[in-house]
Amino acid sequence: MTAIEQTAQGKPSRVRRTPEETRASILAAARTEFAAKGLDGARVDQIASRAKANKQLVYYYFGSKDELYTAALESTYHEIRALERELDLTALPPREAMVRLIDFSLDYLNEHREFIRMLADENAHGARHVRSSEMALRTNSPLLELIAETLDRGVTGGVFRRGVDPLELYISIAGMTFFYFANGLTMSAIFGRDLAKPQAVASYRDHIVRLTVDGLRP
Amino acid sequence: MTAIEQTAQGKPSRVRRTPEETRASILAAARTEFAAKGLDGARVDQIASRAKANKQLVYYYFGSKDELYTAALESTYHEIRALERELDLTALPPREAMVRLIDFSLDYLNEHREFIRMLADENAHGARHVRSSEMALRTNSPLLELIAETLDRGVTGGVFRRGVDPLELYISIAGMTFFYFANGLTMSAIFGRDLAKPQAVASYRDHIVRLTVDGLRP
Amino acid sequence: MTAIEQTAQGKPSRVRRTPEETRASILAAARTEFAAKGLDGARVDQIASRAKANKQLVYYYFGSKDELYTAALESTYHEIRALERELDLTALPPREAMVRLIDFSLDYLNEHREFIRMLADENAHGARHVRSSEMALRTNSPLLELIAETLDRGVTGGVFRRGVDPLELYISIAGMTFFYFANGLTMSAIFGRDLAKPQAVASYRDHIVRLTVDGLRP
Amino acid sequence: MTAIEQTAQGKPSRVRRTPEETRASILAAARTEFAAKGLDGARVDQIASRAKANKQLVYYYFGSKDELYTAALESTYHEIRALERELDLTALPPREAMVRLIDFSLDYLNEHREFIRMLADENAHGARHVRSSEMALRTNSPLLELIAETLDRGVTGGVFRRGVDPLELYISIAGMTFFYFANGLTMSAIFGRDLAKPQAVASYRDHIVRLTVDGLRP
DNA sequence: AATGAATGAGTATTCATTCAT
DNA sequence: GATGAATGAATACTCATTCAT
Repeated sequence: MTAIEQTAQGKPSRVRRTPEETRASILAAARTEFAAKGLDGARVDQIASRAKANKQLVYYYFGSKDELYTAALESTYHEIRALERELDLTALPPREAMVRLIDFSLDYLNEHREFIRMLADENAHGARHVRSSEMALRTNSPLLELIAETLDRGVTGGVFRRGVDPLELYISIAGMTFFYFANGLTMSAIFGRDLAKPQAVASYRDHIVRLTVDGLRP
Repeated sequence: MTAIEQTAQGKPSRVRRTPEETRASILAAARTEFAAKGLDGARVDQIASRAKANKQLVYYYFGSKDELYTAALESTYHEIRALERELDLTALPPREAMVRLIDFSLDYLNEHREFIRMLADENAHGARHVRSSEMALRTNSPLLELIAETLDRGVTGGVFRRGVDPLELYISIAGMTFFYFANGLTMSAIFGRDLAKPQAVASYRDHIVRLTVDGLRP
Repeated sequence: MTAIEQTAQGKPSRVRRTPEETRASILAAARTEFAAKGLDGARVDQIASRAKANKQLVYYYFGSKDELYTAALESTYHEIRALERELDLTALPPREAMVRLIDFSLDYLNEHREFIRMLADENAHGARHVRSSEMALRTNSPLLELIAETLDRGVTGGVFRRGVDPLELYISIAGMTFFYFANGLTMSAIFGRDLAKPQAVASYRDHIVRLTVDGLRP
Repeated sequence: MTAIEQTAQGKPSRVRRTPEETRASILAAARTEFAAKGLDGARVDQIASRAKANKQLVYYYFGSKDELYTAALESTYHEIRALERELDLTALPPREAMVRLIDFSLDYLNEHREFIRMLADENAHGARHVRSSEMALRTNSPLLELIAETLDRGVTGGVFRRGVDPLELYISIAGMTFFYFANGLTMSAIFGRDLAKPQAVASYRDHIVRLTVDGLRP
């Protein structure tokens, strides 16, 4: 336990935190807040109070709202990639591996809606923060490599055709999964069909898996 | 020409516009502004001055920033659907029709980046405005119907498999195209590959067309 | 009938009014609005729409919000005095006359709460409009004369003491009645007693009548 | 002295105040401003600058104009009641006590015209703020109790009649005093008699004292 | 390392009033 | 007489950021 109860008498018993804890708490609050309201909609005040810190600490640790946003974005990317790294496809044959990969892609977006909002928001701001973040630029996506490798194995094994660009495939898979959740609310409203319910997600999963593997062919 | 030049000497020659022109001008400015900066980032002042009107006229015609946003969104949807309605696939055999449809989907997003930003932003706000807009809910998407019809023809003709859900296919196609442009900046930065250049777009088009029709099969 | 139905086709059948009617309608709307919200709180827009006229007509007929307020105030005073003039005490003996007078004073404020708000509001603005209104200054209060005359008769008849100043008596009676309604809401809240209900008013009436006539004497 | 002079050279020598001082300064400015112009007429900007603070501090300390108004109202009531509590009538026989009480009532309104304006304005707004203020509702009026007690003593001593309701008497006395100052400007204008000058006030005082004690009886 | 207080520049919105027909 | 359109100046309120301790 790093937290030590203060024997404060005036204020309602406060918790003293280590600097790292404080920083982490602010960052976590920032991620939640930015994911929920975007860069423009988020309030520094709200982040501070959610982190049980004060506004000035936010500036002390992160310098500005923009830098905090960058940090939140980096932390999000970090987490995404950590998740991606857990995916092990080596034991599976190429087709199964590809299916697993698509499943995974859909699942983690489904379970981490914050990612979607952060990514969409960052893009809405012209990828300004990503571009200025060494970390985001340096770390490359494990998923992209998995796709490349799986494609290779499939081509060798004769189950996938030659010449598919891994990044393009990555983008199409990401697009199909990302868009489903990102624009799900709008589409649910417009098409009068609840796309958020588990069955709908499951059905869509089958659809994109099949589409990726076999296309529309009979 | 409904606009009449005034021979005013004091003020910098003003143009009298009809109410419709004024309203349209504000709406156009709003679309540009919202598309560029989102609901939160857009400034009513900026919209007014871009429309060569004053802030109060914005309120006179649209009531509030939110209502203006809804109007801009509706107008965007209206335009998208008008474009979609121009697409005529009846003369083409099913596979060619499907290719044409994907092409079209990619092309118009490429040429109308504002759509992407408006749609993404609306979704970031929980589809709040779409849900309160009768117009957006009433008008259904011509594209969805085209997909359904093309699928049917393909199944009948034996070139497409049975059981593909039109809405799910619509979402996957929209996802693949939308995501490419929506997150293009971020991906360009991260993967160090310029996805905005025409060749890249052309290559991606071929990729998704092929993926949709044949999947990864050899 | 001065109003003539228009055979308008576009707009929902409008009523054409004579200028006098229009003016009167605006004035009536202004009185209602000013009485409800005070000079600062009232909205020209609201007055116009309540009068089924447009804002510019208000300016056409009255020049400005302030002048309209003055007109509304004058009209209120006019009505008050017209009411006061209807009071005939000549047939009553002095004490009964005085009782009748107090009754009347309480009753008409009770039935014309708008008066209270207009008077209070005008005073809050330093009697600015009254002072600039010839009409308000010219017409003197019938009530004051009635009081003077009744006092005289009472003194002569030996039922009232000599030396009571009519204006001071007028002010004390007006004060007791005015204050009851003017600050009734606040006092009801603070003292936890509903002063608005008829019984409470009736009881208070008895109280002030008795107080005025006999004071606290046994 | 909690305030410390800064030796600033750029800005006009600023005074650092304790939070309490700042808050108190804003509240005092608000009372002055609201009393002078009412809730609608008062300007937050003006209050801030009068308090030598800035607008945002007003919001920092009080939340909104309305809450500031409530605070100003509470503070006014607080002051009124503190004044009322200083009145000690126990040593006086009932009639003298009652006279003293009326005197006092007239005097403090005469010396605290702001009270009148605040009370009138609050009532014009339907007692909205008083009703939401615990403080205003909780603290009961010392004056009312004094009246009740004095009445009792008078009845026991045979100088006052039985059955006079203390609250009704309170209202009539308050009405006679309040109205004199509240509507004094208007009445001075209309009746062409300066009611503000000391002699007029003194004369009116004698009048209401006598009226309350003896009524119009000879 | 932490905090309460303070601030300038904005931000949507309102309102009385005027213009042009 | 009557009207829709247009405008400038405010107005309450917000927010990221900094100061002083």
